[in-house]
Amino acid sequence: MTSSRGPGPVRPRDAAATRRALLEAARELFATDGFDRTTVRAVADRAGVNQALLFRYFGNKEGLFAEAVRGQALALLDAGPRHELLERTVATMFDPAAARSAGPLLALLRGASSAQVGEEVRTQLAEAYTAAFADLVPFPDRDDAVLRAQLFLSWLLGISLMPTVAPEGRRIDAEAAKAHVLRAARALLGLPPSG
Amino acid sequence: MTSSRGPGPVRPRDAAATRRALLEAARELFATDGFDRTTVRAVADRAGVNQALLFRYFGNKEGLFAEAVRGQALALLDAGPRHELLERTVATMFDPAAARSAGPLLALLRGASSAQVGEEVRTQLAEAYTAAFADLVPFPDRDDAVLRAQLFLSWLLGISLMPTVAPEGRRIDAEAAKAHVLRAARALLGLPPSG
DNA sequence: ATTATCTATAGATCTATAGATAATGC
DNA sequence: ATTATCTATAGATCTATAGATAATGC
Repeated sequence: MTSSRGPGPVRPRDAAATRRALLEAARELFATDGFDRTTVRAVADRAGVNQALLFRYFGNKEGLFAEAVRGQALALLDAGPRHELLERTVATMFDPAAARSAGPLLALLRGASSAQVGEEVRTQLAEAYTAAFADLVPFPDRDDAVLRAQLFLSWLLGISLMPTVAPEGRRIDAEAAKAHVLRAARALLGLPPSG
Repeated sequence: MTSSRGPGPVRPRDAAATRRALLEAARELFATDGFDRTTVRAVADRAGVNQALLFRYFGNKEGLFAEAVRGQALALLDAGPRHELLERTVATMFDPAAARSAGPLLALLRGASSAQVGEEVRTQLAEAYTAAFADLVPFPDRDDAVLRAQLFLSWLLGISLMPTVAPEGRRIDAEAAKAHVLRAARALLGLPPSG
């Protein structure tokens, strides 16, 4: 039995730490459960604080989502050289250990998967990632490059929901999956087969 | 002003017709909005009947989902020769006119995108589609073929959610998108580039 | 005194149920 | 009499707010 504090308010940590804890908990839950199925109470519980604080610091649930995603969502883009962006992205999608860096992207995709949640942030991030992948396409037609990039993003979204499609029993071979996705993605984006 | 019937029950159509209307409305709404954001009231309204009937005929919301999807969900598999399944599927994903036949598949994917909804139906259908696509892979390793098929299914799921990822303004060139997806999917499944 | 936290609860949905009502079938 | 439908409402969540409480800072 750990030190169970009695009822009534306590004030152990500062506001900044609580904010960070809420944002991290939000990223994790939004990424795995999506926006709709993530309750503010679940986020607060995971962060170890009362649910009312969430509204004090972020206004409402969408505000929390926006801020949770905005912070680290672009991290993946500049986590290494751009010409390795494709490999980096695919790797993080299948590597549970890298879930921390991919978290925001997953949260974006999962969270936004339900309708018009976080319109502003979503549009902003989707365009940033779309542009980054479109830049990899070695053909001059920009509209076509953007289309290819959007199709790839849609695949990332689908992969993030893969537990839905994959039967429970079968465990996914991450290495084989990465290789398959990478190969097909290169075909999609018009890149040559090899690295 | 059309003939607005007053309050109190009427009994114009038979139970079978009402069931069909509810199922069709459910397929449409589940496919576009997903399971969580589709309310039973919205389904009943679209079907033109009272919301209580939905529970009378299907027990609960999950029962409605299961039955709505089960009916036509496998239609796509046998809508033509199996060696054209890939083209057929990709075509229906982008053709709004063919949304009726793709509806159940979309409903499955969209609806099930949220956690453990309709476990039984979802597993059943996901396995049927996975097996069908795995059969297209021309290599002997069955586990690998299933993995490729699952990855393709995950892409279909992502494509069904594409409005989330694609900026509003840009209209999607369906023909170009179909060509890109088809080409990449063939690479994914290990099929030769041409038809 | 300030402020980070908690308590308590309002208000809005949404699923689901119990039971009443009116049309058809005999 | 049967049955397809509607009315009314219970019960469960879930978001959000108002205001009380206790710890820190001066």
